[in-house]
Amino acid sequence: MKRHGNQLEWALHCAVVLAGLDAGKRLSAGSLAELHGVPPKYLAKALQLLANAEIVNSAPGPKGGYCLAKSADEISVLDVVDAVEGGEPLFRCQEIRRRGPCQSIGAKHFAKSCQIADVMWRAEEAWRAELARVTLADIGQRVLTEVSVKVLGVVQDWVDAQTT
Amino acid sequence: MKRHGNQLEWALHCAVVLAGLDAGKRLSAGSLAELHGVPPKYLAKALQLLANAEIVNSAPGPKGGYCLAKSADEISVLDVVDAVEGGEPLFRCQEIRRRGPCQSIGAKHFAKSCQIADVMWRAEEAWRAELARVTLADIGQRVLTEVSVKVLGVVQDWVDAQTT
DNA sequence: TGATTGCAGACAATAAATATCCATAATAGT
DNA sequence: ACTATTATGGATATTTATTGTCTGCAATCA
Repeated sequence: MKRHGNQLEWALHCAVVLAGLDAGKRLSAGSLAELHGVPPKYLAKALQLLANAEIVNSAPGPKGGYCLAKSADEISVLDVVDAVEGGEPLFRCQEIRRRGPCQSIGAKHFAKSCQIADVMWRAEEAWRAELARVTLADIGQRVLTEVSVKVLGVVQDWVDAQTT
Repeated sequence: MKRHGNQLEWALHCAVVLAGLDAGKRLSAGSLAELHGVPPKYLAKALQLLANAEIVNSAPGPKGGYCLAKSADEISVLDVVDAVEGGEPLFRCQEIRRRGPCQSIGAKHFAKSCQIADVMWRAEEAWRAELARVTLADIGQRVLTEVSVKVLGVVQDWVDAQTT
């Protein structure tokens, strides 16, 4: 089974930060990396994935950087997950049911998908459905109500200093 | 994010095969490996995980091998997944929210878990709930009704030959 | 023009999954 | 008692995936 790598966590945090950014402002990959304490060049790779998926908009040059490509309530967590993880399934069926003594049996006898893969994929659909129902706007809302004003203030001030 | 690897698929298939085994019979790691066309020594590692989790019962010696440790309707797919994957979460929160400009802020300001991790973990719970609701008996039932009699017969004959 | 930034590809380092090997112990049959 | 079979656990090797860096290039702004 495949587990989520760090790039996904970073991308999600970046997306939420960008969702809270004032209209017209941008944050560079370097700033986002510093904010989260992660390697800048590598984070840039994750941000590129988000840009390719048209989740964020990028601009080169001084005053360049990233902002959301659409409204925060139009971007689900699943969108970000699929962008970073490439939309690959958690469980990959290798059809091992057809090997061994069964490998001489014609393919037509295996028309239906493997019952085990079915179960894993149904569970994966439930997972995706949960991720699809939550938007960046939802998370931003929760952050505003749940995070201490102290932390909120420090981050806001730091972001303001970055975007001048 | 982490994806499900081969050991899990192999373990699930082995568990379902063992669920369909006649009472009192066993299959060795070597037989199960041959049936699924996978490396015997490595499959043995996966079977050991199932044995340690008390999902299967093992016996050494000639006529030894594996059988289910309890009734097939008492073993969920989640049981097998957790046994093989060690119960580790798909998404691991590294608390990157506390880094950068926030690292000087006291831990008490971060009492609640990260909102992003919350979303990922809720989705993971939905995934686990789906896996928990399906038992090996359920899969065995579906296999009997969905798989062609041809395949069913070949496998049955092959297993009979192994268990003598 | 020079500084800043994103982009894409190549490359290197590290971690994880995959796979094998060995020594040991238990069991069944002879 | 002896042999063949099988599971166990640890050590180790191999392969693959992830993580991370570097370079050259294009776009933007002052």
